[in-house]
Amino acid sequence: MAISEAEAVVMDVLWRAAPRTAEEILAEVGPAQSWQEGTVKSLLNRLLRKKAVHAERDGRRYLYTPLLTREQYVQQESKGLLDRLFGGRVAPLVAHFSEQRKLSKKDIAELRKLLKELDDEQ
Amino acid sequence: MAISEAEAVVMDVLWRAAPRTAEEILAEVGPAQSWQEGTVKSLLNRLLRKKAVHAERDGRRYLYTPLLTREQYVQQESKGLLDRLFGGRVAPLVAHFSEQRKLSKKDIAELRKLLKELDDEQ
DNA sequence: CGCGATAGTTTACACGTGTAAACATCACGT
DNA sequence: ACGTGATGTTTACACGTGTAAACTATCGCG
Repeated sequence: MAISEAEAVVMDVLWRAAPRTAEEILAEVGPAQSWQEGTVKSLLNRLLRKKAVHAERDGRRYLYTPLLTREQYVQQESKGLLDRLFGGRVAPLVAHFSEQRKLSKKDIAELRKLLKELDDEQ
Repeated sequence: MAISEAEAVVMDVLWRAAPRTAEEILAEVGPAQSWQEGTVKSLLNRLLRKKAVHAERDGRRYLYTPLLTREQYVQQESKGLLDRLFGGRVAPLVAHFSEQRKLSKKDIAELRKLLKELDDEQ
Protein backbone atom coordinates (compact mmCIF):
# COMPACT_ATOMS: atom_id res chain seq x y z
CA MET A 1 0.00 0.00 0.00
CA ALA A 2 1.14 3.55 -0.62
CA ILE A 3 2.66 5.49 2.23
CA SER A 4 0.87 8.56 3.47
CA GLU A 5 2.09 12.11 3.80
CA ALA A 6 2.81 11.93 7.52
CA GLU A 7 4.60 8.66 6.96
CA ALA A 8 6.68 10.28 4.24
CA VAL A 9 7.87 12.87 6.73
CA VAL A 10 9.31 10.07 8.83
CA MET A 11 10.85 8.44 5.77
CA ASP A 12 12.47 11.76 4.95
CA VAL A 13 14.36 11.69 8.21
CA LEU A 14 15.55 8.19 7.48
CA TRP A 15 16.53 9.11 3.97
CA ARG A 16 18.74 11.85 5.31
CA ALA A 17 20.52 9.42 7.62
CA ALA A 18 19.93 5.87 8.76
CA PRO A 19 19.71 3.84 10.85
CA ARG A 20 18.02 5.90 13.53
CA THR A 21 16.16 5.28 16.72
CA ALA A 22 12.61 6.43 17.31
CA GLU A 23 13.95 8.98 19.74
CA GLU A 24 16.27 10.49 17.16
CA ILE A 25 13.50 10.65 14.64
CA LEU A 26 11.25 12.39 17.11
CA ALA A 27 14.03 14.83 17.97
CA GLU A 28 14.48 15.74 14.34
CA VAL A 29 10.89 15.95 13.31
CA GLY A 30 8.94 16.63 16.47
CA PRO A 31 9.58 20.36 16.79
CA ALA A 32 8.73 21.31 13.22
CA GLN A 33 5.74 19.01 13.11
CA SER A 34 4.82 19.40 16.76
CA TRP A 35 4.27 15.68 17.01
CA GLN A 36 4.21 13.76 20.24
CA GLU A 37 6.21 10.64 20.87
CA GLY A 38 3.24 8.36 20.30
CA THR A 39 2.64 9.83 16.89
CA VAL A 40 6.09 8.97 15.63
CA LYS A 41 5.84 5.49 17.07
CA SER A 42 2.53 4.87 15.37
CA LEU A 43 3.90 6.06 12.08
CA LEU A 44 6.94 3.83 12.43
CA ASN A 45 4.70 0.86 13.11
CA ARG A 46 2.61 1.56 10.07
CA LEU A 47 5.74 1.88 7.98
CA LEU A 48 6.89 -1.47 9.33
CA ARG A 49 3.61 -3.09 8.39
CA LYS A 50 3.91 -1.58 4.94
CA LYS A 51 7.44 -2.92 4.69
CA ALA A 52 8.77 0.55 3.99
CA VAL A 53 11.25 0.37 6.85
CA HIS A 54 13.16 -2.35 8.59
CA ALA A 55 13.79 -2.45 12.34
CA GLU A 56 16.79 -4.08 13.91
CA ARG A 57 16.97 -4.60 17.64
CA ASP A 58 19.76 -2.77 19.39
CA GLY A 59 19.60 -3.53 23.07
CA ARG A 60 16.31 -2.27 24.33
CA ARG A 61 15.40 -0.23 21.31
CA TYR A 62 15.25 -0.56 17.56
CA LEU A 63 17.25 0.97 14.80
CA TYR A 64 15.10 1.84 11.83
CA THR A 65 16.36 1.71 8.27
CA PRO A 66 14.42 2.60 5.14
CA LEU A 67 13.60 -0.22 2.75
CA LEU A 68 11.69 1.93 0.31
CA THR A 69 14.21 4.28 -1.27
CA ARG A 70 13.60 7.92 -1.84
CA GLU A 71 14.05 7.32 -5.54
CA GLN A 72 11.27 4.77 -5.55
CA TYR A 73 8.98 7.03 -3.61
CA VAL A 74 9.65 10.08 -5.75
CA GLN A 75 9.16 7.98 -8.83
CA GLN A 76 5.76 6.70 -7.71
CA GLU A 77 4.51 10.06 -6.62
CA SER A 78 5.61 12.00 -9.65
CA LYS A 79 4.54 9.39 -12.15
CA GLY A 80 1.12 9.37 -10.49
CA LEU A 81 0.72 13.08 -10.88
CA LEU A 82 2.10 13.13 -14.37
CA ASP A 83 -0.26 10.42 -15.52
CA ARG A 84 -3.32 11.92 -13.89
CA LEU A 85 -2.77 15.47 -15.00
CA PHE A 86 -0.48 15.63 -17.98
CA GLY A 87 -1.11 12.50 -19.97
CA GLY A 88 2.08 10.98 -18.59
CA ARG A 89 4.35 13.43 -20.37
CA VAL A 90 6.86 15.81 -18.91
CA ALA A 91 6.80 18.66 -21.41
CA PRO A 92 3.18 19.64 -20.72
CA LEU A 93 3.97 19.82 -17.04
CA VAL A 94 6.84 22.17 -17.62
CA ALA A 95 4.69 24.16 -19.99
CA HIS A 96 2.13 24.48 -17.24
CA PHE A 97 4.65 25.96 -14.86
CA SER A 98 5.95 28.15 -17.59
CA GLU A 99 2.52 29.58 -18.23
CA GLN A 100 2.09 30.19 -14.54
CA ARG A 101 5.40 32.05 -14.57
CA LYS A 102 6.73 29.61 -12.04
CA LEU A 103 10.03 29.01 -13.75
CA SER A 104 12.83 30.81 -12.00
CA LYS A 105 15.88 32.01 -13.88
CA LYS A 106 17.77 29.26 -12.17
CA ASP A 107 15.24 26.69 -13.37
CA ILE A 108 15.59 27.91 -16.92
CA ALA A 109 19.35 27.85 -16.77
CA GLU A 110 19.34 24.35 -15.38
CA LEU A 111 16.90 23.13 -17.96
CA ARG A 112 19.10 24.51 -20.70
CA LYS A 113 22.07 22.72 -19.24
CA LEU A 114 20.11 19.52 -18.92
CA LEU A 115 19.03 19.58 -22.54
CA LYS A 116 22.54 20.34 -23.62
CA GLU A 117 23.80 17.31 -21.74
CA LEU A 118 21.20 15.15 -23.34
CA ASP A 119 22.50 16.42 -26.63
CA ASP A 120 26.09 15.62 -25.82
CA GLU A 121 25.42 12.02 -24.90
CA GLN A 122 23.69 12.03 -28.28
CA MET B 1 -10.97 21.36 1.54
CA ALA B 2 -9.05 19.61 -1.20
CA ILE B 3 -10.96 17.46 -3.64
CA SER B 4 -10.19 13.76 -3.70
CA GLU B 5 -9.12 11.57 -6.56
CA ALA B 6 -12.56 10.14 -7.25
CA GLU B 7 -14.01 13.62 -7.11
CA ALA B 8 -11.40 14.78 -9.60
CA VAL B 9 -12.64 12.16 -12.05
CA VAL B 10 -16.05 13.79 -11.96
CA MET B 11 -14.53 17.23 -12.32
CA ASP B 12 -12.69 15.97 -15.37
CA VAL B 13 -15.95 15.23 -17.09
CA LEU B 14 -17.20 18.70 -16.29
CA TRP B 15 -13.98 20.26 -17.47
CA ARG B 16 -14.39 18.60 -20.83
CA ALA B 17 -17.89 20.01 -21.20
CA ALA B 18 -20.36 21.72 -18.93
CA PRO B 19 -23.02 22.07 -17.80
CA ARG B 20 -24.01 18.43 -17.51
CA THR B 21 -26.61 16.39 -15.71
CA ALA B 22 -25.75 13.64 -13.26
CA GLU B 23 -26.98 11.17 -15.82
CA GLU B 24 -24.63 12.45 -18.49
CA ILE B 25 -21.74 12.33 -16.10
CA LEU B 26 -22.56 8.78 -15.15
CA ALA B 27 -22.82 7.84 -18.82
CA GLU B 28 -19.39 9.24 -19.53
CA VAL B 29 -17.59 7.97 -16.51
CA GLY B 30 -19.52 4.96 -15.32
CA PRO B 31 -18.26 2.38 -17.79
CA ALA B 32 -14.56 3.11 -17.39
CA GLN B 33 -14.82 3.46 -13.64
CA SER B 34 -17.56 0.91 -13.19
CA TRP B 35 -19.35 3.23 -10.85
CA GLN B 36 -22.99 2.94 -9.96
CA GLU B 37 -25.41 5.81 -10.10
CA GLY B 38 -25.26 6.39 -6.34
CA THR B 39 -21.53 6.80 -6.45
CA VAL B 40 -21.64 9.65 -8.91
CA LYS B 41 -24.41 11.32 -6.97
CA SER B 42 -22.46 11.12 -3.74
CA LEU B 43 -19.41 12.57 -5.39
CA LEU B 44 -21.45 15.40 -6.87
CA ASN B 45 -22.86 16.20 -3.46
CA ARG B 46 -19.45 16.28 -1.90
CA LEU B 47 -18.24 18.55 -4.67
CA LEU B 48 -21.19 20.83 -4.00
CA ARG B 49 -20.37 20.98 -0.30
CA LYS B 50 -16.79 21.79 -1.19
CA LYS B 51 -18.00 24.52 -3.53
CA ALA B 52 -16.12 22.94 -6.40
CA VAL B 53 -19.23 22.75 -8.58
CA HIS B 54 -22.42 24.72 -8.92
CA ALA B 55 -25.82 23.17 -9.55
CA GLU B 56 -28.59 24.94 -11.36
CA ARG B 57 -32.07 23.53 -11.40
CA ASP B 58 -33.40 22.58 -14.82
CA GLY B 59 -36.87 21.16 -14.47
CA ARG B 60 -36.62 18.13 -12.31
CA ARG B 61 -32.89 17.76 -12.45
CA TYR B 62 -29.77 19.82 -11.97
CA LEU B 63 -27.17 21.02 -14.36
CA TYR B 64 -23.72 20.91 -12.84
CA THR B 65 -21.01 23.39 -13.71
CA PRO B 66 -17.46 23.45 -12.38
CA LEU B 67 -16.51 26.34 -10.13
CA LEU B 68 -13.00 25.13 -9.49
CA THR B 69 -11.15 25.39 -12.79
CA ARG B 70 -8.86 22.74 -14.12
CA GLU B 71 -6.05 25.27 -14.04
CA GLN B 72 -6.55 25.86 -10.33
CA TYR B 73 -6.67 22.19 -9.61
CA VAL B 74 -3.59 21.34 -11.65
CA GLN B 75 -1.80 24.21 -10.03
CA GLN B 76 -2.56 23.04 -6.51
CA GLU B 77 -1.68 19.46 -7.20
CA SER B 78 1.55 20.10 -9.00
CA LYS B 79 2.72 22.78 -6.63
CA GLY B 80 2.08 20.39 -3.76
CA LEU B 81 4.20 17.70 -5.31
CA LEU B 82 6.92 20.08 -6.34
CA ASP B 83 7.18 21.55 -2.87
CA ARG B 84 7.15 18.23 -1.11
CA LEU B 85 9.62 16.46 -3.33
CA PHE B 86 11.72 18.92 -5.26
CA GLY B 87 12.14 21.92 -3.02
CA GLY B 88 9.53 23.79 -5.04
CA ARG B 89 11.69 23.96 -8.14
CA VAL B 90 10.93 22.64 -11.60
CA ALA B 91 14.41 21.83 -12.88
CA PRO B 92 15.08 19.10 -10.31
CA LEU B 93 11.82 17.47 -11.25
CA VAL B 94 12.75 17.37 -14.90
CA ALA B 95 16.20 16.13 -13.94
CA HIS B 96 14.57 13.33 -12.04
CA PHE B 97 12.63 12.18 -15.06
CA SER B 98 15.67 12.59 -17.18
CA GLU B 99 17.66 10.28 -14.93
CA GLN B 100 14.87 7.78 -15.04
CA ARG B 101 14.99 7.95 -18.83
CA LYS B 102 11.39 9.05 -18.83
CA LEU B 103 11.85 11.88 -21.29
CA SER B 104 10.54 10.98 -24.68
CA LYS B 105 12.00 12.45 -27.85
CA LYS B 106 8.85 14.45 -28.13
CA ASP B 107 9.28 15.77 -24.60
CA ILE B 108 12.79 16.85 -25.36
CA ALA B 109 11.79 18.56 -28.56
CA GLU B 110 8.97 20.38 -26.81
CA LEU B 111 11.19 21.47 -23.98
CA ARG B 112 13.68 22.88 -26.46
CA LYS B 113 10.92 24.79 -28.17
CA LEU B 114 9.62 26.06 -24.86
CA LEU B 115 13.00 27.37 -23.81
CA LYS B 116 13.46 28.97 -27.15
CA GLU B 117 10.17 30.80 -26.79
CA LEU B 118 11.13 32.00 -23.35
CA ASP B 119 14.23 33.38 -25.00
CA ASP B 120 12.33 35.14 -27.72
CA GLU B 121 10.00 36.97 -25.39
CA GLN B 122 13.25 38.10 -23.74
C1' DC C 1 -56.04 11.18 -8.99
C1' DG C 2 -52.73 7.61 -7.93
C1' DC C 3 -48.59 5.15 -9.54
C1' DG C 4 -44.37 4.40 -11.40
C1' DA C 5 -40.23 6.32 -13.28
C1' DT C 6 -36.76 9.72 -12.48
C1' DA C 7 -33.82 12.65 -9.95
C1' DG C 8 -31.94 14.18 -5.83
C1' DT C 9 -30.85 13.56 -0.48
C1' DT C 10 -29.65 10.86 3.50
C1' DT C 11 -27.57 7.22 5.62
C1' DA C 12 -24.17 3.46 5.72
C1' DC C 13 -20.04 1.10 6.21
C1' DA C 14 -15.29 -0.38 5.84
C1' DC C 15 -10.80 1.33 5.48
C1' DG C 16 -6.92 4.72 5.74
C1' DT C 17 -4.95 8.74 8.16
C1' DG C 18 -3.52 12.00 11.70
C1' DT C 19 -2.86 12.11 16.21
C1' DA C 20 -2.22 10.30 20.37
C1' DA C 21 -3.22 7.92 25.14
C1' DA C 22 -3.00 3.64 27.52
C1' DC C 23 -0.74 -0.39 28.33
C1' DA C 24 3.10 -3.81 28.44
C1' DT C 25 7.91 -5.04 28.96
C1' DC C 26 12.30 -5.12 30.65
C1' DA C 27 16.94 -3.66 32.13
C1' DC C 28 19.05 -1.11 36.05
C1' DG C 29 20.11 0.92 40.09
C1' DT C 30 19.15 0.76 45.18
C1' DA D 1 13.66 -8.41 44.43
C1' DC D 2 11.36 -4.25 43.18
C1' DG D 3 10.16 0.07 41.47
C1' DT D 4 11.16 3.22 37.74
C1' DG D 5 12.27 4.95 33.55
C1' DA D 6 12.86 3.94 28.66
C1' DT D 7 10.88 1.61 24.71
C1' DG D 8 7.87 -0.55 22.04
C1' DT D 9 2.78 -2.35 21.19
C1' DT D 10 -2.16 -1.90 21.32
C1' DT D 11 -6.13 0.61 21.31
C1' DA D 12 -8.73 4.82 20.31
C1' DC D 13 -11.19 8.19 17.95
C1' DA D 14 -12.64 11.66 14.66
C1' DC D 15 -12.58 12.66 9.94
C1' DG D 16 -12.12 11.85 4.88
C1' DT D 17 -12.81 8.59 1.02
C1' DG D 18 -14.67 5.06 -2.02
C1' DT D 19 -18.64 2.98 -2.83
C1' DA D 20 -23.22 2.49 -2.66
C1' DA D 21 -28.17 1.31 -0.81
C1' DA D 22 -32.25 3.31 1.05
C1' DC D 23 -35.28 6.89 1.18
C1' DT D 24 -37.88 10.98 -0.64
C1' DA D 25 -39.93 14.06 -3.73
C1' DT D 26 -42.02 15.01 -7.99
C1' DC D 27 -43.79 14.90 -12.83
C1' DG D 28 -46.28 12.77 -16.37
C1' DC D 29 -49.32 8.99 -17.84
C1' DG D 30 -53.31 6.18 -17.73
